[in-house]
Amino acid sequence: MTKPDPEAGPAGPETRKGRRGRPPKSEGPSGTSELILDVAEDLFSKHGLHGVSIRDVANEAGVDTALLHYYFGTKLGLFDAVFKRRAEILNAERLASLDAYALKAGDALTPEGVISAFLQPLVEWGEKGGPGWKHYFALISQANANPVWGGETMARYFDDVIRRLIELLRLALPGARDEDLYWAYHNLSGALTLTLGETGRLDRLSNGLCRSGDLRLAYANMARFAAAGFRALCARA
Amino acid sequence: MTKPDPEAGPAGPETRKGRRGRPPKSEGPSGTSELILDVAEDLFSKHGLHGVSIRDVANEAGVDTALLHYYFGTKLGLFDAVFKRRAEILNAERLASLDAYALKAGDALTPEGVISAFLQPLVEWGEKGGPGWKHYFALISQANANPVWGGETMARYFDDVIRRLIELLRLALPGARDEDLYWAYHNLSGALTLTLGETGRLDRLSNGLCRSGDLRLAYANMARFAAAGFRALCARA
DNA sequence: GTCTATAAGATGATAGAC
DNA sequence: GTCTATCATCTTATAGAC
Repeated sequence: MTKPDPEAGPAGPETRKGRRGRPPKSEGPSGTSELILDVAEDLFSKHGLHGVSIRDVANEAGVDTALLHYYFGTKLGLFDAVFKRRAEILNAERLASLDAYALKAGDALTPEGVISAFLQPLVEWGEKGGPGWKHYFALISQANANPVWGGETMARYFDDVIRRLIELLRLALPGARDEDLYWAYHNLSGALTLTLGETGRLDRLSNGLCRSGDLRLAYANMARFAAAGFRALCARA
Repeated sequence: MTKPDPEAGPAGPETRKGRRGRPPKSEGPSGTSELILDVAEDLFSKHGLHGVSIRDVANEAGVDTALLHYYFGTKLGLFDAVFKRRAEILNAERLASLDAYALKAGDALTPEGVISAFLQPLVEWGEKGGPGWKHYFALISQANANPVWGGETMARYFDDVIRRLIELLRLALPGARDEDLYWAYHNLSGALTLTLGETGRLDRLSNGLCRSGDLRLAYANMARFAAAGFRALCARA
């Protein structure tokens, strides 16, 4: 599994050795630290924090372990850096998407509309963001299921957006009790988490009838399902 | 390599160190291998397969690491044994619960009824099964989110019950397309997974308004939410 | 920034005594 | 069944050369 690859050793670092100054801000890993983050993101998303050693990351990235410590201090520092990197992008876009929808809908907010706006950036990054974003989503999925640090981590990075989501859903469902709104969100959150994982379980269960990789359909169905769920939970006395 | 069959029940009367006969209370582990399974279940559910060492389990159980190898062969063998132990109990009860409901309801199956019957054993074990069952549920929750072995593991242990669930939902929702039934189940499965985890995230997010530990309410809300979702997804042309 | 070398300890697993 | 002793390997992390 982690055999020393004689090709990646010399070849990998060599290609970026003579670089000077800031790397160009374009696609692909824009520097060694970004490359390390990409590799770590991939491996962490598959095997978890404890299932990946810094040697695994270093070997796969074609650098030495000492370099990871130079950039990120400890293994946990590397993990946190991976988690943080895309969270900021994602949160900004989801807030913007929700705000844009609220502005457009005016007084005619619907649960479907709010939820779709919330999910929209996930669809787009999942479809066009390349493998890095898919790995990141799988990582979030596992974080949300983790009983030790999951709750705290998810809260730290994503609560702002969630609170805005619930705020808009409250407007879309006049008279709803807060308690029901939260319980309904809990169900939506679970569905979202499972979708982000793309574990292929649905494909197998349905004998190929459904493909978890069909993100556009997955999110459209989720919005429809969850909107009905919110209405059912929130429309009672 | 003479490995005892873990299924064969308590091997003999003298199970613990200086002890003779059965442990006084029928509550606790009924033998050393069961004790090891309980400890492993607890630790694996919190830190994952790679986050727990054989030594961690041995120390916590008060036995030597060699004994774990004697009973379970490898670390992975121990993990599998943990996973399998309660799966069989759970599956039998969920199938029985679904069958009982189908018999009682006759031609008047409803999505709420089917889903509630499916969830019922989870409520009961979660409330009355002690910490072991809670740990087990947390373990399932993480398995379902795992992109590497999660899909395969969940399918191996739980597909029979899921297929029966979908079969009954198909009867409760005449005219539904299979594809929509599977997508709807996907959303229910996600909500269930998050609930099983009991990560405390909802408690924090709602400022204590909702308690994830209130299983009866959690599952009642889930059944209502999901039933509406199934109707919304399956009631289209 | 990147590597070499290495410390200091943890890990999964086995052989064999009792 | 249970423990003692041990091994070969892998782990995170640091110091220092270039």
